[in-house]
Amino acid sequence: MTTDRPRPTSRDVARAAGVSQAAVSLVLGGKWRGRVSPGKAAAVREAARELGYRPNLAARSLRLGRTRTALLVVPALTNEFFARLHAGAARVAAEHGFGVVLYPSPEGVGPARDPFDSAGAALDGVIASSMASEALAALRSGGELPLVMLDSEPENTQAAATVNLDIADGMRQAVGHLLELGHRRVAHIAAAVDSWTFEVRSAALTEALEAAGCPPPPVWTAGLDVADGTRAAARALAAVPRPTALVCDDDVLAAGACKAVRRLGLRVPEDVSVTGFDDLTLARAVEPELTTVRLPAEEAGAAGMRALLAVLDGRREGAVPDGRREGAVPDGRREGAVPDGRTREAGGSGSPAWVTSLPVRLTVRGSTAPPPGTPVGPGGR
Amino acid sequence: MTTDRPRPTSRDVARAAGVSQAAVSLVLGGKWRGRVSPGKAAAVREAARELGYRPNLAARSLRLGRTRTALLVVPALTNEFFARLHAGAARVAAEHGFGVVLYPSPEGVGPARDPFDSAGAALDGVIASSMASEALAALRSGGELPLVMLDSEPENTQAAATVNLDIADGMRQAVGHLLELGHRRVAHIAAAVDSWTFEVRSAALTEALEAAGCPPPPVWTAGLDVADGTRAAARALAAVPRPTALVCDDDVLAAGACKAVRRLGLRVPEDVSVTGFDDLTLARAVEPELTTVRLPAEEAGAAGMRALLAVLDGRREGAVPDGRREGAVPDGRREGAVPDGRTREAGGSGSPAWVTSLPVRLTVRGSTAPPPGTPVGPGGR
DNA sequence: CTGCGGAAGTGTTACGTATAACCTGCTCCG
DNA sequence: CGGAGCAGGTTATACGTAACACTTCCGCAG
Repeated sequence: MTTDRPRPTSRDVARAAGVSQAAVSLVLGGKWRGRVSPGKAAAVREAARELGYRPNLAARSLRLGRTRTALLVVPALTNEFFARLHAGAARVAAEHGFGVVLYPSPEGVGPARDPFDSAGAALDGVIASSMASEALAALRSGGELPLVMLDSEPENTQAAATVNLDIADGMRQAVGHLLELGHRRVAHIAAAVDSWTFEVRSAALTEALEAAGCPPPPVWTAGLDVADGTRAAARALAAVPRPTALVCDDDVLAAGACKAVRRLGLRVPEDVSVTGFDDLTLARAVEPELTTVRLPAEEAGAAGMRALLAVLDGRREGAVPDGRREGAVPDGRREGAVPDGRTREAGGSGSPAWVTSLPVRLTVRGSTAPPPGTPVGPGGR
Repeated sequence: MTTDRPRPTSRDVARAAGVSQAAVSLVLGGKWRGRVSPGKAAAVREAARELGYRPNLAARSLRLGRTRTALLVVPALTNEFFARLHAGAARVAAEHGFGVVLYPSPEGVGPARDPFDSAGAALDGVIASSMASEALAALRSGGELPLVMLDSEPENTQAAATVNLDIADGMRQAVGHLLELGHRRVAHIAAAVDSWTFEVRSAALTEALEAAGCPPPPVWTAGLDVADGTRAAARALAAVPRPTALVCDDDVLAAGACKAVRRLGLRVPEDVSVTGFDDLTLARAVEPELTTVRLPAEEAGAAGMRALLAVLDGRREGAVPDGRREGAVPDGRREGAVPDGRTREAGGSGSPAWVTSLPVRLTVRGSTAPPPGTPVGPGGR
């Protein structure tokens, strides 16, 4: 207990350095080029270090009107996908001196509390991920904040920017892989969650199968746990004729599905192939390892944060979203906002200014193989 | 773009309700019992709702000198254990109107940045979890904030409170279980991370085995990935005589170890038993499901946050940590700070005021069985 | 000699809130 | 009848910072 004295303020630093508080602010703010002599500037920095001065961020935020803090709305960090999303967003945020505060998952205490209250901090903007429908309703009420949507329905929102994962393409890749192996009877183990990202999986799966002349897949809904996947897959495998492949909405369900297969005395992948989504740690922990669609969660989080920062920059410059103020963003951040994705400016009225789509890739591992009875021919590798 | 007008302030609300700004603050702050008439109070609330008023939290923080924000330092949220920890802390925080901001993992950008800067928000206190040694050094420099340590070495810290998981007991339970099954040759797949929580595992394992007259376990270190666990286990299983049980520092390593067992043509648990730690989702996703020590991560996070809130309350009351100001905490929060754990007040000088130890429990699943060659007798169940 | 512009600072203000301090009637009691 | 006390307000202030507006000094061009 070191006397527990109050934290030094910029005025204390000024007194110690023999200058005014304004000078301290200028020096520490880095904009003293022709305003403070190098000697006094050094004295200020020395005094600040000596006293262990830290600017009061609340006061700064109040003065500046911005807080360098963003709210990230995710359903549950215990899902590794969202943890990765957060990691990417937090990394980019830290690079720009921003903080990230999380919206407590809606399953938390009582009915969805006001995100802005529960954040406990003043906010500059919001990044909202999928599966947050009722939270979004609350968000709209405080619509003065710039909003970036992640992996959400591109329409029906006044988001300033949208970053999507190309889930549909991922599903097409998974189905293509299964078709190539010779599968024709495919069942869908679907997450029973009202979320755009899962709707896309269903639609893309049905479409891809129909395009190949296969029957539409039976859909078996499940929660989000391993056991849910096992239950749904058990029902799916009871069908006659039995499906030869189970396409699961995420890796957790896929792992559960594998257990159901074995519980029937069947083998993965020799008797039944299984695919997942996300490429979680879990995908390489189970045996056989899961064939899964790798979603670039960190990149998505990073891209979302970059988009938010760009919007914030644009706001500060007073530019309309479309207006290209040459040189307004010094280091070309705007162009580099989403390095790997295809970014297009939407022309539709009321649409988000930027829609970015990040590519996904199927990762083939041991949980898929040709269906039983397939002759090992030259094309069978 | 709804004209993008500036957010209404309490003065705007006052004007709309025909009262002074002070009255608005009193009403909305809930302390208007004998200060404002019910009629005007209602008018204030109505006006606030009408205008969509939200208090400026930066201004409030500046005025009050506290921010209702805590910093949680964890190594990586992508580890489900820490995600659960965060969930518990965030839940309790939200219940008390607090926010939680995370310290970006040290593996992030460059050398450990100043946590307080990167937090981007003014802070009331810090909760630091295990594995944050170098971050702690930075934390010390700003030692004016109350610090709660989670699952960390109880000595050697000026923490205001400490919440520990009884890891040693968990390890004793695991070893006891294996000994009961008849195992004598046990190897340790250890996480090569410099962290107190892993040191405890090693020490407790050795001690428990020696107490039973078993040889000290060979230790094989690994990183934190599935593949690391597989590699380390492969080396462990190459020993002669081969160990009959692998005790792993966490579930991810355990899952990897299971793969190594099977890669040698052996079976889990018939030929080799495997145990883990944490009881992650992964523990029930692999087959056989993992026997593991369940760590109450959410409870730990919640207890840590409660401890911090109690410390903060104590500070505000001006009480010394030991002084029991009767009734200082109205709703008995102090007593209920850690409902399930054993809390003791340390008497040692310089020790944290409160040390709480949360119980852990072994969960027996399919990955453990008697060692090969065990006769199925009456005691063998 | 005068005017001017830049360097080097300082004084002052505003951000929005919570609350201490003050003010004004009114009632009630000695 | 003279306060005391209280309900029901208002005014004023401080929190710590950033930045605008202003002053002073000085070198130098006209």
